[in-house]
This record gives sequence, C-alpha cells and structure tokens, in this order.
Amino acid sequence: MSKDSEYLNRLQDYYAEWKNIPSYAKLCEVFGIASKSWVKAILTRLADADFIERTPDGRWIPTRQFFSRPHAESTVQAGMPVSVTATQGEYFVIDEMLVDTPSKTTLITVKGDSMVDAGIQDGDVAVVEKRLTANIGDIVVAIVDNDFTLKTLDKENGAFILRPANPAYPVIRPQGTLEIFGVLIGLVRKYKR
Amino acid sequence: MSKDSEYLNRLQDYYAEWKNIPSYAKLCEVFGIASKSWVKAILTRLADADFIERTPDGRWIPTRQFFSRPHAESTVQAGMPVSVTATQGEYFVIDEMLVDTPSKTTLITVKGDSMVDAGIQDGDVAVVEKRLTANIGDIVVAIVDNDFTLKTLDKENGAFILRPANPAYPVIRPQGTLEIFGVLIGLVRKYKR
DNA sequence: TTGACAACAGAACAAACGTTCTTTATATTG
DNA sequence: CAATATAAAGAACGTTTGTTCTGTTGTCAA
Repeated sequence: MSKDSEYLNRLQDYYAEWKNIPSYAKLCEVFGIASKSWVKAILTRLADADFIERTPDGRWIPTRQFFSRPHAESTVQAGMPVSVTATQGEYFVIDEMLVDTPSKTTLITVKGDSMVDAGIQDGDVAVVEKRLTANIGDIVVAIVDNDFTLKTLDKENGAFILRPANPAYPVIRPQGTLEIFGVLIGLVRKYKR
Repeated sequence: MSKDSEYLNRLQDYYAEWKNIPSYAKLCEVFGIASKSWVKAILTRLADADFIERTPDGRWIPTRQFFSRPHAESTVQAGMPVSVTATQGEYFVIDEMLVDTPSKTTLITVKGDSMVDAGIQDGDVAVVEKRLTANIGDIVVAIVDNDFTLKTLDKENGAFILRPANPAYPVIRPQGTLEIFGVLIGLVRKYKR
C-alpha cells in the first residue's frame, strides 16, 4: 500500500513525459523492479484505487484522479507568517477546477498590461467561457470594432463601458457595437524555468 | 493527402474517447480499412505532418498539434488585445501546461496580499515544484522560522533575503534557517461566478 | 521455530504486435 | 491507351506482450 504511492508517482512522472502507459517490461524499469507479474499486480491495485483503468482492448489509461495534485489549503501565507499545519488530505484536478463546460471554454493568451492592477499580466492565459451576456463588474472578452479586448464591464450614464485596470489606459466607450465574446472565469500563469 | 485528414479525424475521435493510440489491428477498424501496413503508412505520414510521434519504445503518442482545433475566428489583433488559441481535449490541457513533474508538484492556496505587485492575489492557487534550491529572482515558498511564506528570493550583502511584492510589507531577513520548500512554477486563479 | 503473509523474481507460452515485402485495384495524367 | 501514382490488401515472420503459475526471500507475530 505505502509503496504503491511511490509507484504511482513514478508512473505519473513517466506519463507526464511520454503521455502513455508503457508495456510491463518498460514499467519494470520505471518502477525499478524485475518482475512483470509484480508490475501487473501493482497496476491492478492502482486500478482498484481508481487511478488507472483499461480500455476494452486491455490497454491501460489514466483516469481523472490520475491527474489530481495534492492541495495544501491555507498552508502558505503570503502576508504575515503564521504557524502552519502539515500538508495533506485534499487533491485537486486543475482543469476540473477551472473548466466547467469544455465546449464553451476557450483559452486566450493575454497581450499587454492594461489589466495589471487586476493581477492579469502580459502572457497570462485567460480561461474564458464563451457567452453573449455578462454582468456589471465581470471581466469580459469583448469585441470592440473588430478587436478582442479584455476589460472590466461597467455602465456609465446607461451605456456599457470597458474599464482597464491600469490608469495608463483609457476607458473604452464603444460607439456602435459592443459584442461580448465571453466572460473571464479563470487565469493561468506559467513562470519560465 | 486528402484522405489523411479523415483518418486524422477518426484518430482524434478515438483518442478523445480512449486517451491512447491503439494497435495497428485496432486502427484498421477505426480507419475502416483492412491492412496493417497501410495503417502504418498513414501513421507515418501523420508523423511527418507532426500530428503524432513515437516514444523511444516505438509507441505512438500525439503531439501538441494533434489537439489543436482550427479556430474560425482568425487572428484579430490591434491595440492592446489578445490572440486566440482554442484547444480541444476535455482534460489535462492546462495541467499539462503547468506540471512537468507530477510527483514534485503541489498546489498551495495563497493567503494575503504581500505579492500583489507580482500579480499574485489572495486566494490564488500557487503551483509549486518542491525542491531545496532556487535561484535569485525566483518566487519561492520558503520556510522561515517554521513558517511558510511566498516571496521573491534575493541576496543582500551575501545573505539570502525574501522580498515581498508590496511596499506595505517588510523585507524578510531570516536570521537562522532559511529553508526552501519549493519554487513557484505556475499560478491558477478562479473567478467566482 | 514455525507459520503466514507480503513483496517480489523467473520461466513458459500462446496470442498479439509491428515490420517488411509482394501484389492488386483504382485513378490520374500525358 | 499506356504509364504512373495512389490506396490499399495480404501474407510471412521474428519479436514483444500480457498472462499464469511456481519459486524465493524477508518480515513479523504467535
């Protein structure tokens, strides 16, 4: 049982690199053991624990749970340091956390720094749910005069306006069409190594 | 050439359902043909077109391009807006983008606003790769006097210091132990609906 | 000290797999 | 109409795969 989580880790790392679950022979290498039959026993237990499953052809494939990451709720404090409990327990799948409706969700890379004060930087990836309406205060991807732009939706004298979150940029007061492409529901940033 | 895109479609559909590329025999079914050698010829062409590739073990795996969808909205750009990159694939697109080594990656919810100027807000989820060393300039999760904290690592007079990204917070100059828990490699934010 | 169990190793084997080579049918093109 | 390319079928074959069954080793409790 305890060793199985180590085997799972190795399998996850292998999968992250190669995007498949290899043959038993290869898994002997990955796991650092010499017996194919034992590899099978391990995989069977991982399947019982619902980390992997088999296709009708008998090939092993990962389940959703395979991609879950340990989540240390409120362990880290970015403000004043505070005593902390150990990390354990909860697991999260990043995609499930951000995406509710895959067919309506699209990823858009943010260009420019017009939303820096909202914590949205150049190069961040916005998770956008495509829909035609939004509420005041939502951060929306709008199509203004045939251009996509990411701004906060607001209302001024009965007309919709788009507020940047950066004083260096002007408020956009669309004359003519203000078409909503979608609403910002998530944000992803990757730091380069 | 023209038929290959049909075969690619079928392969994409199969992959979406089973998350792997099956044997040549199975692909005969999927493609609706009867010849394994022709399957191989097709896959070889798809590999030349960079939709799939092979692991060192000879197994076929999809490339990034395999998941890319033709996006109808062509590149609209001007001013300060955005570029659109639509993606297919229900799960683990974002995960794959952020996580290189699953076994060393953990998620931590950020508390406080000491890093707001770095675009890190209260409630954001930090994607942290656990390791003991970091470079100057990295944003790290450090253990200072038994407390976790998220700060930028810097050096001052030969000693490591932790800089917040908010002038309202003081620079931390650890006397005694400065232990690195991990390095920030990604950030995820979810906007409430 | 013995017995039981968990954690592996190893061998044996049929079925499946990928590869290569040869052949055939259908279009295309000049 | 002939030459040629494309799209596939099919057979042959050595290798790999998953599976099952039988051993081996270490540990720990009775």
